[in-house]
Amino acid sequence: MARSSSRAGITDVARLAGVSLSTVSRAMNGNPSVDPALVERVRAAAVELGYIANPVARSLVLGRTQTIAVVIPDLANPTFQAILRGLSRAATADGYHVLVADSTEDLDAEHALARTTRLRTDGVVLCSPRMSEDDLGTLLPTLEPAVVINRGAQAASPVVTADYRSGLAEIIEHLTGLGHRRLVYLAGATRSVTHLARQEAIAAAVRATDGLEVAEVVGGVDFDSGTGAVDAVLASGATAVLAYNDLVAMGLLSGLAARGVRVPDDISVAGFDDIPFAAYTSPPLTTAAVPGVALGARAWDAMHAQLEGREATPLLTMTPSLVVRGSTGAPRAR
Amino acid sequence: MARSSSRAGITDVARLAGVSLSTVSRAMNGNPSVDPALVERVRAAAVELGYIANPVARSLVLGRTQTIAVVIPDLANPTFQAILRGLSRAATADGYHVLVADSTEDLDAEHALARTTRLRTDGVVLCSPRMSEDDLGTLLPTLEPAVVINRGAQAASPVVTADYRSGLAEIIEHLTGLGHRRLVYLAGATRSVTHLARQEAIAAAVRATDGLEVAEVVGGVDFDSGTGAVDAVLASGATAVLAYNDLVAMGLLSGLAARGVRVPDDISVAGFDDIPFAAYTSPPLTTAAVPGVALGARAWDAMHAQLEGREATPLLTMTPSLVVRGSTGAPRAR
DNA sequence: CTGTTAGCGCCTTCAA
DNA sequence: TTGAAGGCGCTAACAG
Repeated sequence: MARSSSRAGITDVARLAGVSLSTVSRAMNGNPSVDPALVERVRAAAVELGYIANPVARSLVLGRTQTIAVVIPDLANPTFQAILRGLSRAATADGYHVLVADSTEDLDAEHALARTTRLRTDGVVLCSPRMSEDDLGTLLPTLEPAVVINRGAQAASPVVTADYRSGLAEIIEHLTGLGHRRLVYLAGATRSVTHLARQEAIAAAVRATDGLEVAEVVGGVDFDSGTGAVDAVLASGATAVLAYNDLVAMGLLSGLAARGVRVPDDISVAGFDDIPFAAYTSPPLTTAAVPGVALGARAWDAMHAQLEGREATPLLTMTPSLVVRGSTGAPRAR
Repeated sequence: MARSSSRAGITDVARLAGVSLSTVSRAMNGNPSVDPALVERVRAAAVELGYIANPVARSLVLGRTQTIAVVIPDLANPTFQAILRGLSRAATADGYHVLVADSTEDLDAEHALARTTRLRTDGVVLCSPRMSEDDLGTLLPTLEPAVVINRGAQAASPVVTADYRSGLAEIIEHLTGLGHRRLVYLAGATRSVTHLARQEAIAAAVRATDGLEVAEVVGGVDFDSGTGAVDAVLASGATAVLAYNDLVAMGLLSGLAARGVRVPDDISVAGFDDIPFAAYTSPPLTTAAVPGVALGARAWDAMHAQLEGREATPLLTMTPSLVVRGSTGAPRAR
């Protein structure tokens, strides 16, 4: 009885077109083994009734939902926003839907969301997962197909990652090229994989560059951490700072300005990520641009390949590009 | 045969527990009419097999997916990101999932995405829909339950909106209080509903404030539009600028700095939205803070109410709050 | 080429 | 309180 007010079903179309359900199904799905005349009749009936096959019913019988899940540690993080955007647009272009899950940096939630969302999707993309290497290792096989962004190759699933090592290497090279020899690295998430990559870059640079010294100061990952690091940075006697990310760099810039320290005249500051506003700080921030949108798009490629039974590139590394702006310059002659 | 490697189904649990499918279903769903001893046996079997009811199958039979869709014009827009975040977190807290769809400012895509995503979700939230009032009017009934963010009351569905009118009114009041009498409004999306709201605020202020003049310059909605408006702003002879949004204000700030015009000494600049970086420009931006996260959370409330058959507030208006920072000050004595 | 018949995995009357 | 049976809406063998 609610029938009339409810959406038309395949049965209604079949009745109106005077054919069986199967024929409607076949016609709607472009099965070539249907008489063109019937196809036309079915199409007409479908249009008349505004019929669209129920995706949920199709999902059940076909075993696929045309939807993937993306688990993100923090929707407020500009880098993740860019990844989500690239991923979402690429998936949409291929006719897929995207379920987002914000784990709000909660390890347990991250694990739970990955498993839960997987049940109603065809695969899950873990964006910079925070869980331990062990957890990740045991979780991934249960998620298949899965794609991991920004975590070391797990072998289990394709990985798409930004090369933080080379990104920082480029920044350091830029600074040493300007004549800097005493740097300070404002470390953020020291448990993160990217932290290790940066330490490697630093170690390599120190080995390769005569007279180069890089001190390490542990701070946080946000604006306030940058502001709070001003004293430590100044005390270090460094002529240039490698901030953990752009947010930290911006906080530092702000704190330095408040102290009357001039950038880059008195000290150079480099960020990391190239978030949308890095170009608009004063001075504009020199940084390594992490291609978030591209990372997301490539992650989709890896997922899409798996969904279609093709082979996905096991490890795709994207290199951040150095963006030199006004916050870095030659050290002051002393 | 693939049975062993596949996820356990309700049948497996029933067999292991030595009961019927119905009992498993009832036990798993907390139906009180099941013998506690059996419940225990079923639970144990479920745990042993790692059984979790297939959400897709449940969706089909129950007619609900525990998922809602959010259609957003542009995932790169900080305000929408905040709304998505608030919405996502609120929905997750209530056990719902969120499907995001980025219409990339494409009117047709917006319409299509709303309809398509609705088919696999229990409702859709339209975030600042760009489509015409007419289209929106005919679309909404087909989407029910739906919630609209930042568009005039459509009566058809609950609306959650920020009061741009009062937001701008507060900014103007702040400026006139400082002594400004010649303002210029950098209009952005002139077809938008918020543009009209702002014009109302301006008209009301002009009526109420002796000697107040507000010129209007049409520009765009992004950073570059702000930079490009420098000449027009300067030519207007205004002592203060009402930028369409923070991005425009930041671009303007940047352009003015390049010209050697000092803010707020030579001219005051106010933005709108209070995006995350508004506090970090130089000088920090005075703006009206649009509560994006709260808007998203309230939109979820409205959706949740409808999903549970409760009555949702038909129109919820949130008032932006004035945030006075360094970019506004008294006009220069002349 | 088309219709009939089984399910996909689960929930829910209906009897017992 | 429990089990058997039907069906959510659709697709995919299997006959014809």
